[in-house]
Amino acid sequence: MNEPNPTSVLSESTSETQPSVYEMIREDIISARHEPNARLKVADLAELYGTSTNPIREALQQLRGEGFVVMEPNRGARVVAIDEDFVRDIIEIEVLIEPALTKWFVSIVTDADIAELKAVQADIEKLNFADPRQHGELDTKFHQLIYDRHYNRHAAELWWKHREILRAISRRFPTSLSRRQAVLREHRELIEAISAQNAERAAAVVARHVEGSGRHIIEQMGVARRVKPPKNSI
Amino acid sequence: MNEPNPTSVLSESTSETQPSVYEMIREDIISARHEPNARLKVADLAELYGTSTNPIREALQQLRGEGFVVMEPNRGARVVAIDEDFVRDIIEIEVLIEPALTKWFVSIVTDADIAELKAVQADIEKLNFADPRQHGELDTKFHQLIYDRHYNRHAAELWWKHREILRAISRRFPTSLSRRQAVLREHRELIEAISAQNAERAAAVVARHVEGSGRHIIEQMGVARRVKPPKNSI
DNA sequence: AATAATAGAATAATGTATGATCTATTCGAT
DNA sequence: ATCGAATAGATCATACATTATTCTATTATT
Repeated sequence: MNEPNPTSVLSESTSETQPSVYEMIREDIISARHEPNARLKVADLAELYGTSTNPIREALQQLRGEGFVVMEPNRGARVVAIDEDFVRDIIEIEVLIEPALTKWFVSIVTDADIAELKAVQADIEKLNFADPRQHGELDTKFHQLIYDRHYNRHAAELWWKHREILRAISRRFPTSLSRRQAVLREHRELIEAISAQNAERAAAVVARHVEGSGRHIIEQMGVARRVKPPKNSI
Repeated sequence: MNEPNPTSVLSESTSETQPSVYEMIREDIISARHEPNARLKVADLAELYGTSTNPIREALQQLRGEGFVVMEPNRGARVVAIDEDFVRDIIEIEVLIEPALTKWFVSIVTDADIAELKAVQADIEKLNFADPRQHGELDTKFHQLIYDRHYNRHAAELWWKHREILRAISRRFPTSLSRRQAVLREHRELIEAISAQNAERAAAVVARHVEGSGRHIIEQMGVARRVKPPKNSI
């Protein structure tokens, strides 16, 4: 019961054992401790994480399979370059998937679920973006309530993977005031649509929510890029 | 120019170098030479592919990241169990993604593209399902013409990954006569809609096409399961 | 002299080999 | 049926060989 389940990316939080090398590297990529485009040298990582090179290489291969690192033959691994195109791509996929997941949620939602959604939303509003990191966690929790129980594990895991990437990026940028307002408003609209059993409207709200989030991230990336030129050029 | 590009799954066919261990294991999983649910013991595979255990383990980790194998801590790797739920899950995702990809294709399609589509379709009709393997290749080529140039590489690669899995499964089952007719009809409808620049209709046809394909596979799986009971039970 | 070509060293990826340790499962004895 | 030893196999550490890439210094050419 206390075993980690490295196959499923979703159920990490319940683990009690110390994180595996894979989890640590992954976390360090997501939180940008390994910067985008940075080379990941096996020897360095082995020393950094206090293991031999063997587990490092395996972790990197797994991360490559998941799309977090890219590898070139005989030239090793790099953290995937997360640029505007990258974000646009996964947002476009999410705009398709999340509304579909939401529709199904509407069809099975209970009073308890809605109460929980409202509780998380209350936390979000109380926090009011004071701590970006904590906001990110609450926001993730909010949407996870909707997606996590879906029968389509593939879709749910895809969402989760994309979510973590986006969360990692967002953490590096400020959230504009207008975007903050939109987030709160859309969450409220979503709860309302779900309560009203209006699947179509809920789906539409989610689509707008995801799209807005993506647009905001891409805009922030553009701003940042214009301010400081890239230091990780090829 | 003649380097393989193991990061991108799409561009394998151009490679001249001998396939990597990863590619071989992957191919053997997809073509069911490694049966679903089969244990993948590192030592056995090392002998089978004529390498040491190290590359094997790395290949397995990558395949795990891509979802082709599942791993349990201290219990090694298994070929992912491809059951009806699995197929349903990825079909549901494809029903969302493929119409979206198709819509964009309609917006950029040229006469040459349509001619190529018609040529492949002619080959398909001429073959008339005589050789399942060859039909699978032609059918893949047909859809690849539509998806492969899409700017959203994430979505295209997701399609390709799903495609290969489905192709591998299909190869194991016969295609019913009614399904054959539907495939030909839907392809023709699709070409027509694309020629007419009718993105919505093209998208609708594709959605129907994918859904029908999924339903057919799932039905065939059910038939097969009822005939011979599973020999790889846990 | 300036530039291009080349050789060689340094760096690092990739592959092999082997032993140690840990875990899960099997099998036998109680 | 339960316990404990035996076994299989995964996991990890280590060392080393091989190969590809990158950088530098030397040589060659114009």
